[in-house]
Amino acid sequence: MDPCARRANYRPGSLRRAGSETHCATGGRNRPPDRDAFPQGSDMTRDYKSTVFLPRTDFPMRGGLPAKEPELLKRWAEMDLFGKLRSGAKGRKKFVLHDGPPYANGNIHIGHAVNKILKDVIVRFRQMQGFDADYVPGWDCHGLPIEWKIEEKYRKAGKNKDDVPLIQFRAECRQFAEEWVGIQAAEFRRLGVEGDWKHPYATMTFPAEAQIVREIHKFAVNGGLYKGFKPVMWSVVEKTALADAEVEYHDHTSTTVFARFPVWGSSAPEVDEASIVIWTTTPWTLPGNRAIAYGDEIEYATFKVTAVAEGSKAVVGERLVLATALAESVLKETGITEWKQLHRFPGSRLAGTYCRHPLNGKGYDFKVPLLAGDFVTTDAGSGFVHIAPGHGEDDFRLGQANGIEVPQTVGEDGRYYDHVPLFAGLAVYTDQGKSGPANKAVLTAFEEAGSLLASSRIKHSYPHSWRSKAPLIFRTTPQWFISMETNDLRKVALQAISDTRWVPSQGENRIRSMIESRPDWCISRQRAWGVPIALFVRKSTGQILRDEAVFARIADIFQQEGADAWFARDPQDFLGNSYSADEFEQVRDIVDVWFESGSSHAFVLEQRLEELAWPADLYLEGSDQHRGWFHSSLLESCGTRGRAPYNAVLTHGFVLDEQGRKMSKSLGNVVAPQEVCDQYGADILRLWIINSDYSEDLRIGKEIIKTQADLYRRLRNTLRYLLGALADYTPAERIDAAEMPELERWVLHRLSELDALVREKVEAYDFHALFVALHNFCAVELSAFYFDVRKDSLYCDPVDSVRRRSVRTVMEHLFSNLTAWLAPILCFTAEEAWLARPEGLTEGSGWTDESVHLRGFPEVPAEWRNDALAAKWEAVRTVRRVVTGALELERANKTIGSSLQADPTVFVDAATKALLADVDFQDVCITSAIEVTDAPAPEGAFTLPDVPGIAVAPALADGEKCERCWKVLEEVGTVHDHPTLCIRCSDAVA
RNA sequence: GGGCUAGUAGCUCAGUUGGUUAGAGCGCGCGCUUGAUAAGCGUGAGGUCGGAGGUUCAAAUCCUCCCUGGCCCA
Repeated sequence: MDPCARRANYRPGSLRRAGSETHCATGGRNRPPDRDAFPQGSDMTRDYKSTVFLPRTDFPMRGGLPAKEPELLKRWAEMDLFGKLRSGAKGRKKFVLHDGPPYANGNIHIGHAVNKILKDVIVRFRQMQGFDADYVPGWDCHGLPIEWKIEEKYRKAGKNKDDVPLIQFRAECRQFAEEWVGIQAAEFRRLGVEGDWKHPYATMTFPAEAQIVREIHKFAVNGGLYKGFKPVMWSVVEKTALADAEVEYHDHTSTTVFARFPVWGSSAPEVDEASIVIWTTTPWTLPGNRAIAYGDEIEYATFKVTAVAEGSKAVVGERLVLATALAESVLKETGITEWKQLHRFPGSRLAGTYCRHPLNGKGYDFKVPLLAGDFVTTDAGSGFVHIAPGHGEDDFRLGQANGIEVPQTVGEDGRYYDHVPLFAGLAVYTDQGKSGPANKAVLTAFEEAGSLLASSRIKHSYPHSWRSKAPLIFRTTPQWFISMETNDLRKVALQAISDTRWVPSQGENRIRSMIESRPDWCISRQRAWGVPIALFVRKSTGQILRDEAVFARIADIFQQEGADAWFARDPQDFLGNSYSADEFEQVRDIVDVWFESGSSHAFVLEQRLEELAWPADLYLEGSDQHRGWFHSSLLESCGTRGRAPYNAVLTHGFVLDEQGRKMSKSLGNVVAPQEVCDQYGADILRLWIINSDYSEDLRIGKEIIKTQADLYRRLRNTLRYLLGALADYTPAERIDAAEMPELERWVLHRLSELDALVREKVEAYDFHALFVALHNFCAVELSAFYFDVRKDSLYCDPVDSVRRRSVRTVMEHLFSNLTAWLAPILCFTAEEAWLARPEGLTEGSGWTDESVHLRGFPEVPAEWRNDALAAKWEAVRTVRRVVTGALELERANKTIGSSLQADPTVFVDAATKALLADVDFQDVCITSAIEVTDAPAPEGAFTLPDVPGIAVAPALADGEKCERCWKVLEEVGTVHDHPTLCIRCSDAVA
């Protein structure tokens, strides 16, 4: 039939976009779409609005999260949610995420929030997935920063740390840490992080301290622990080593020296009878010289001195070796006025060359080899670096690499040891931090030996103590190490890396390259606040006392009294009756805090096997922890247990500002989690993390937070609409999936697909993809399509109609699944929605619990999946797109306002017509009527470029507007009792 | 300087082994609705895929160099 035949009100103007007018153009009556056709609340008619089933709910549109969240936290505390989670999950398969301990000082920052929220989301997902996912938060309590804080307090009071008894000092550190543990715990909980807050772990508890010592003892027993040497920054004034962070750089005037080291033997004839010229700003290190470094790539030359200025210490005729880039300035500085360049050669020619120490014959009777050093530059000096393995980082490493002994020349008081020839007892720096006589004495000795070429002074940046402001020196000190080779620790650790799942996978490379190349682990610190390396060393032999009974006694006492006992008790208490304390040195160093936290698997997981498990399923920290906690835990566990303490490691990036810059006070771009919570709510913060790609660095700032708040509103409104639609819902309304309309079954199909996706993405820890899928589902498929289409049924169908009951049943499923899927992420909002549900909702489903968090993911029946139906509705929605596109033109023309005013004709092929045959397509398109035909489309009908073969010709619907459902239908007016209603609505209000 | 890593619309992110006109959601503009209303629907405009070379019939994708960031080292 001619589709235009019934189009009395067809309007040609509406086809302008499609081109020329059609043969329908002149047809029929032309009623303008005026407001009169849609009377607004006319007092002539009965008010039917009260008979429409509009959404009703107490769940507010706006969350008011900053106020609401604390209420929910209180509720969870009062109902002992965590206790119920645990008891409910008893006997299930465990999932253990072992917490990496934050340091207990200062308020939490945004990075802590990312870390803890991510952990919380994972634990909650695993719990709802059916695991027993316990989570024990922990704290790192010992260490330098806390010591500083306490020292600072003393300094303000005009006191010195050393004036305070050690035990008292430690007690104050303990109290300080305790305070911050409490504050941080409150801050973490405010973020919604659920866990065993009543029984957290801390590295400073007595049992932890005892176990840490047991772990140290394991390395002592298996031989991995040894005493070695290491260069450290040393303050003569405080008689202590300083950590890098305690070092300040200030200008300092040093004595500089150019000195000759005569070549003693070489395979390079270029340096025959020549002297290597070194330059140093620390002449006092020359007695400790054992080598000279050159640069392989640097060009050197031998110069013959032919004339010198008056007073120069250079000698006419002598030969000097210098880097060519520096030669001119060195020759000038040393008063050489004329010279001749003899040979040029690369540094690599010098391999195998060795010199005589300038003080040879005076107690310094050894060869000084020339070694290639990649740290040598031609920025200053002579191009040769004098190497004193006891007095520099580079020097030490180069010495180690070449098997050169580390001479001990300077003691902790800054004076040369008695065994140092010529200079014994002379001070480098005095205990007041002033320069001592050492430099001058060395200078003089070198001059007398004919080695001194020139001397001067230089003002340069030099390390000083942050405390006394005195200049520092490098000196090697005895330290305790764990060998990477003993017991094949390196090999075992590398194997453990291979056996671990790294998320993202690049993390594996990162940690592997570190383990491959790292030196032995120095675990000793000359500090006060920590666990002592509780060992006795036999004075006569220097050997560690390895006695299980002594070790057990130490650990037992620590278990009861804490590690303080090591400093408080008589050493004999630990040694017992078998040994005399006089014969042993008690080691008073404390252990590296990384060793402590690296042992947390032992004092947390292993000690609490009832609730937890060893190894952990997952460790999760920032990617910097490849060198930190992941690293130390790996080494500790591999050294004592032969494998990693984790099966998987997940890392996240760092938080940057909106421009991708680091956050800093000076830039003023710091975002505090507390502020976000107070302004927007923790759920917004949680959503931000989940919506970022946390495997990379994440960004935050005003605009980004606002975006998250917008995304949140969509989800919240979706839940709100569901709740409103489900008002007064009872299980008696439920309809079996099989009896539902196709559209409802399509929604169930989508739920089954999402269910599979959620499970897959949780497994991959890919929450961003999961969230995007959920959000798009809510926005695109539910709000913009399903809800919009089914509004009519929901509002206007008779309550007992199968269709309306089907809609409400599907909405119940939607609510049940969405609240469960969102609960791990939006833990507050999901709970709020769950508590706002109508009584009876999800009754009989097994989820009538008092908290959404006590639920699991609902089982999605396999029958819900229907790929054929999904394909069909994909096609239906494509046709719908063309229809809504056509209606939009009508709207632009002011032909229609509401789509219910339209009655378009859709021109499709036969296959599509068949597809749509059993679809109530006017409902799907939200029009009052629609015509689908396989007749050829009239020229100028509306089409979409990406949807070939489908065209739409618009028209207005005939009839009157039903006062209740607002559809325009010809039947309106035919029901006697309700002259302004359509037949359906008449039935509904009857 | 070394190791790892990133740069795609205003924002957050997709983009399989190179293959049509680079996508999504949000935001923004415009329109509609006024029965999800400090909501909802529709629609439109936004991109030199960090830059420059190169390989190829074809590059966001592969190669080289450079720029700008991040983490860890030196």
